[in-house]
Amino acid sequence: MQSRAAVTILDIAREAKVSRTTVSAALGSTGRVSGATREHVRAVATQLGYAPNQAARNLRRSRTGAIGLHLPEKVTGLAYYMDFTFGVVDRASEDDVAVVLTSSSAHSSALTAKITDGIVAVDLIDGDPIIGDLESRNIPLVTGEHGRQAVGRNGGTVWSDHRSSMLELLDHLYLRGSRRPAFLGPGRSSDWGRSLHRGYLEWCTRHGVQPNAADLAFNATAADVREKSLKLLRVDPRPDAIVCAPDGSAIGVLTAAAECGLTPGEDLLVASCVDSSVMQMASPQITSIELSPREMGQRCADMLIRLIQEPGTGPWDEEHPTMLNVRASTRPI
Amino acid sequence: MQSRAAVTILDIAREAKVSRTTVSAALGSTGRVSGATREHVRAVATQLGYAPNQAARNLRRSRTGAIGLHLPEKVTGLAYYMDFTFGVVDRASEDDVAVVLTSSSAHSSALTAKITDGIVAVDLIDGDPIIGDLESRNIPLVTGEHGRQAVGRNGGTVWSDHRSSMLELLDHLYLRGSRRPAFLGPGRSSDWGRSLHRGYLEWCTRHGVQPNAADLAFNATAADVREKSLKLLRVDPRPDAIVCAPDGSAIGVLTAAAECGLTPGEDLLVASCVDSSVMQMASPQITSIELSPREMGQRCADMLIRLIQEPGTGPWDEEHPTMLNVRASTRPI
DNA sequence: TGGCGGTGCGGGAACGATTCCGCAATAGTT
DNA sequence: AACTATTGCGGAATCGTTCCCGCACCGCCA
Repeated sequence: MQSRAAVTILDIAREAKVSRTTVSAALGSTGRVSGATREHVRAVATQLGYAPNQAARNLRRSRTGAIGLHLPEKVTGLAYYMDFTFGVVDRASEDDVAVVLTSSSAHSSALTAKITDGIVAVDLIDGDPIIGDLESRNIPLVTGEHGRQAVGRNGGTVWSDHRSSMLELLDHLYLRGSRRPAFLGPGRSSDWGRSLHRGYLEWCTRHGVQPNAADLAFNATAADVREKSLKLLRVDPRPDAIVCAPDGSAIGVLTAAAECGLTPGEDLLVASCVDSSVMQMASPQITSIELSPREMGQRCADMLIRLIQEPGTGPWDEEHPTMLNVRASTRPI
Repeated sequence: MQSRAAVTILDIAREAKVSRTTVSAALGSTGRVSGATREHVRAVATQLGYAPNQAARNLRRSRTGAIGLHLPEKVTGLAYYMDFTFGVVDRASEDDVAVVLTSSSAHSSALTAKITDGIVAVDLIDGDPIIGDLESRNIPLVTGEHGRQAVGRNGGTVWSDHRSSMLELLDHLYLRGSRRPAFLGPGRSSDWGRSLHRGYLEWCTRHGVQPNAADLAFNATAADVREKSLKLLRVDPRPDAIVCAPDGSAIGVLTAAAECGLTPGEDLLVASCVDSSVMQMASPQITSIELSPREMGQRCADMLIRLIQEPGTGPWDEEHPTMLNVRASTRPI
């Protein structure tokens, strides 16, 4: 309405001929107000175009009205985290809470911890310094995927069973004829990486095959992907399938396969542990595990917000399902 | 330090044996304090581990301490925006301002406009409702790339000369033997898309070739990419190069080319208007225009923060350079 | 009818930082 | 030496909201 002066609770009070207290009670859910006054006040409020001053509200409630989102370092360009981020924003904006991103700098993390009511951390890398900071300040923490140490009563975890997903994927490859699958993993410094790796080793043991695995750092370059892929492909006996985990690395694997004279989808099955639109654009389209990151982000934010509203009720724990999207790269028939 | 009670300016005042006023002046840059007291107060502050209460500060200053970041709808998964976002966070955290993301919902946009001191909007789509809201409230707005209507005295723009980049890219293709380049564009509802399209048409006119272009929406699926690519490739005379704009679509073009029996990098040159790590993983590696999104985000945030500090000094205008990364997909020699 | 519990609402004090204003002490001017 | 300008600092109000108290009023039961 008015471009300059914002309308405050006092304006409503005057207009509705009640006190500030009553307005506050009528708009909120606390305090005792009659149904009639509540309705009246609310009508006046919407008519005047009232929007609460968040700074004042936060000051009074001794809250910040924001949650932090902590992503792994060097994550730039990974579609998974982008989607996850938007999921967090989806849920947070429902409760009018802002989402603050932390950059990788220590300064930023420290700042974030100070100006937020809680933090969502996804794919927490072992030994991330943010943890100690939060523990000592007793700030609510929700992790997407398990962290190395358990969260406390002010925390929670939303996680997927990547070990089982991996087993399911390898079973699928087996049905499609693969007997010696190789694994290009994301390292073992995150729970995700460890779970996948565990699943892979478990499957190999169960089927009595020699594991053929290599690790790629989160911030691997295209050259790294090529090098590690070739390394896996040159093992004797040569693998008949490659499962790759880092987001987008499947494309690099296709390239490496071509370099070795292999035809992906025919004499080499290829699958990715992270689905994304690029996987459908590749040739052949690549079988992938759908992690539904956006929903994951929503659930993490949801848990955190509940945790902020009722502190100390944790630790909470929720499992988030995954799904296998089968495509041409593993459908050689 | 103390996990419960935060240390306030009053604690410092007591400890340093001065008044709140002096503490505030000593920590800030306003007011008159002697060098000695300033140093003393600052020492006490850091010793006590003081962190200003943002809510209180914002309330008093009638600011929110946050800037909004408005991304195009359905942007999920595009590496460009992820990098851009982190650039904004980089710069914003230098000044302790939080970055609030808007989801695509109208509610979220409205909220963001209310709780932020200004907004960075990148690749503004024509007719985005956010604009009117900002105009009427006189909120600072910085656009990454030009919007349809000019920004006012409370706004600014950071932009790249995509028309020239396109001309340079096409000239490069020409040198590599291409005479009939086709263009897979991002539509003409953004300034980026319009500029690229203009550059393409201009080059075609200049070289007397018939344009062969198609558009892909921002949220195009893999199937859309395939369909449009095939459409371009089936034009007679067949194109000898494809320039594609939407992030990641180059991969789909490679696939479509293979379907037509063409070998990318040999009988079909391929180039992308947006570089990303996937472009280096593809086979062949794809020549791309480097837009340096992270730096772009930093510059946008920088401009916005300056604009918030000194309102009404706009409109400002900065050009951000681009660079051509030549790779195997256009190096057939 | 007097006392008592419950309901509806208003007064006022916070929350923590900033800033206008004023007062004392010192420096500078004639 | 008297008078003004400047410097250094403190008091108090203020931003908009929430929440603890307390007051008036109504109905109920003894």
